[in-house]
Order: sequence, then C-alpha cells, then structure tokens
Amino acid sequence: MLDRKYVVANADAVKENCQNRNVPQAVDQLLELESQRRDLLKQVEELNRDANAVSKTIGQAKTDEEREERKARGRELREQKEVAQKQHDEVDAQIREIELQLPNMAHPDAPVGVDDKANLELGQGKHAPREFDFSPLDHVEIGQQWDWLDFEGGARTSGAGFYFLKGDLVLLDLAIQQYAVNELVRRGFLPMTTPDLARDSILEGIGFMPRGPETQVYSVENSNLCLIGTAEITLGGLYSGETFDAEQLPLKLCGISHCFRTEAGAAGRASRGLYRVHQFTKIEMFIFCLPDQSDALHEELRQIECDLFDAIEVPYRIVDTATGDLGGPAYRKYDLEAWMPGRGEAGEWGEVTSTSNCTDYQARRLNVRYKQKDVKGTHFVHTLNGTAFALSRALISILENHQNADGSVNVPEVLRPYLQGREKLGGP
RNA sequence: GGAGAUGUGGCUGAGUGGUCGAAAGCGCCGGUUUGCUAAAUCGGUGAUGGAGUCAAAUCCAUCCGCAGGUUCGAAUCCUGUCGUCUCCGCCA
Repeated sequence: MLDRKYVVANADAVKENCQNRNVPQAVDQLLELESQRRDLLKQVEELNRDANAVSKTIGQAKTDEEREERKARGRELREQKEVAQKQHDEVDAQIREIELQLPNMAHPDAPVGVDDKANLELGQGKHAPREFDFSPLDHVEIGQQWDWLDFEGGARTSGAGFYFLKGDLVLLDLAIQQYAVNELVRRGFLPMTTPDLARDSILEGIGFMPRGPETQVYSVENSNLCLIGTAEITLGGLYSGETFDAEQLPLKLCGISHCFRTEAGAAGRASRGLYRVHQFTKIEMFIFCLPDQSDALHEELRQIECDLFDAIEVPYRIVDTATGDLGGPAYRKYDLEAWMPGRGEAGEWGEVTSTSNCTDYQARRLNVRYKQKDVKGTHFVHTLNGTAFALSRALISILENHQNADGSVNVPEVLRPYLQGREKLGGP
C-alpha cells in the first residue's frame, strides 16, 4: 500500500506508475473521495469536541432539570456525530479499496514495459551453459533412471503436481538446504523454520490474495488460515504491528519452509516434472531494514543468489524485471534464470530465484515500524525478500547441468561435505 | 476437545462509569550536587490523524489486545474475537 498523502501529493506520478505496470487505477476517484473524507472528519471531530464539552458539565449540574437538559443535548450531538462518522467510515472504506489496488512505485532504473518481454538481462553467472557431447536428458528422465522421483505416487496420494523424492535425490535435497543455511548464517542471517500456515490477514499484508478465484494459495476450510506460498509470508508477518528500534535493523532472516501453490490457471504451461509443482521446500531470505538501506541490501541479496548458483556450478542469467511484470508490492525485482538443458528443444532458461525490494509497501499494510532514539514518531521499515534455493527448481538445475553420459550426476564440490564426500550420484 | 483466569505506556504495575492518556516504581533523556564513578536530588519522557508555525510553542480528535454494543459520558459494564496462562482429556 502506498502512503495516502503521497498519492494525493503525487497523483500524476502514481498514475504514470500504474500505466507502466499495466495496472488499472482510480486515482482521480481517490482524490475526490479523500477530499470528502477530510471534510467529514472535520465534522466528526467538531461534533465530538462539542459532545465531550457537554458531557463534562453534566456532573456539575446543580439541578435534575439542568442535568436532564444537558444529557439531551449531549445525546443529540452524539447522534449527529454517529451519522457523520458512518459517512466518513464508508468513504474511508472506498478509498482503501482503491488503495489496495495500487501497486508500489517502481525503481527509476527498472526497465519500463508492460510485460516480461521488456525484462532486461543484466549479466550471466560464472559458468556458461555446457556443450554436451551426448544428448542430455531432462531431470524427469534422470530421476526415473535411478528411481529418484515418483510423480505417479504423488498423483495417487495427493494429485497431479505432487511428487515423492526418493533415495539419493533426497540426500541431495537436504545437502542443498544445509549448504544454503550454513552459507546464509555465515553471512549474518538468522535461520528460522516457520509455520507452513498463516492467517488470511497476514497473506493480505504481504500482498497475496488469500481466497477467491484469483488466489494462488490453498486455504483451509472452516478457518482463517492458508498454506503459505512462501516463507516471505510468515517471515514478513512475524513482526506485524511491531516497532523496531532503529539499531536492531537491518534484521536478516533465513526461513526454511514448505511452499504450497495452487498454480491455478497455469495448466498447460511448460510444467513438466519438478518445474511447476504444488509443493516444494524453499530456503528464503527476508530483511527488515531502514529506508536508506534497502537499495544496497537488494543488491546484496542478488549477489548472494548469484554466489549460491555460482557455487553449485549452474549457469544462469540475471534479469531486471520490467515494470509490467513486477507484481504489486515490488519496487524492483531481480530474477535468476538457470540454464536447464533438458527444457524445450535444446535447453531453456528457467526462473530459479527472485529477489524483491518492497520498500515500505508491505510494512505499511502489516504495520511494521521503527523508532529512532531521540527522534519523535515512528516510520515504516522497508522489507526485502529473496530466494536462496527453491529446492524443486534447484534440483532440476543440478540434475540437468551436472549429468554425465552414463546418466550419473556429478555433485558440485560445495555440496560434497553434506553427502559424505560423494562426487557423483547414480551411475554404475 | 472440556473448565477457568487474564490482556493497561519501553518494562513492572495501580486504576471497576465522569477533567484518566492514565498513579507509582523501574528504565531512558536532561539539569543540580559530588574529585571521578556510584549514590542522591529536580525536571522531562507514548502513538496516530488533523489545525497551527519558517521552525517551535500550542490546540483538537482518536488510542488501555482487536472489533462491536450499552451510556450524555467507558480502561472501567456487555458481546464477539485474538493472544497468554492454569487445570483436565488426548497425543508426536
């Protein structure tokens, strides 16, 4: 959510931003309603003030008659106040509806364009896509070869889009998690496991729609809980309503959670194997910080993601997401797309991480503030998030990039300590 | 799942219908005193929205988990909700 005063004072910039992001807006209507609201608020306050003044004199009334007279006057004023208050609240609710539709402002350097075609490649990782001297398999084929993946079993027990990992692939999965968490702890992140369910209100604060036809998440019947689509939801919600001391920031968190996605409307899209599934494990980075720290921290998150994928020796490219493809809360977003040799005709890039600077957009909705010593008042923090590893896609990138002609898979060196030193999985 | 208790400012904690945004203590900030530190002592010390000002001062409204209700008036009474605690049951 944007600051209301900011929207009023910068209506043209907000409108332009919406246009760049390809989001419909009702800023003019908001301006009109807000001016109405201000008038109503003044009325309410005035009536309240008068009523309070009358109430205070009632205790001092000398006669019953006088007392009753004043009570009647007070009642009358309160009734008038109630009427004005109700009108105010209605207008306020309408404004809020509009506000909730407004996306965050975009970073001035973010590429402008209505969809992902305008995304800008910023560079590539240390490792170039490999030249294979054999015909590479995709991860589903590799997995089937060694009985590492069971999609049929997943479908039988839970439905299409679910899967079992088996055997060495589980060990690889755990190795990646351990490597990532250790690496993040080394870089000052506090590791956390989080709930896999969260309240609707937290989802809304982060910028998800908890229910309804457009929703990307599963909701639990007869409750106000949803299965989380990412630990961003729980880590971001963790301090909702809280006020940090400025010295506590930046607070860097590393969440380990399961992620659940309905992938409604995604049927038919490139989604073979582990690429688009209903459940996966993710190691997520999340930061609460001061406003003047967020730009640099965003670069830091991007660098960590690059370092992690360089470390597992997977080729990738960095994408600066175009305004039209940003999603509501993001001020700027970088994606890492890993090379997936088994995808498409002769390999394709596939998104494996994403890091967003959400500035104060989520903080305002969730009411997360900070206070500086000796400075009056509080301000909203900035929040950032970034994927360390989404395990399903990280597994794809490792299996497909590190496969050998005999079907075995080389273990990236950094992961070997977590696999009893094994250099390869599968194979004769 | 059943029964009960409870939720006040950074913290502890008083307040059970009328100048209560809220006593007191602690903490914190500033002053005084003391050779330094400690101690003592005095003063100050919440948030949000609005008016006001160059900026302040100042003024108004709202806030005692949250949302409603009763009342001229609610931290105080009522209802719901969320959280916490205790006991019982169940259980990894």
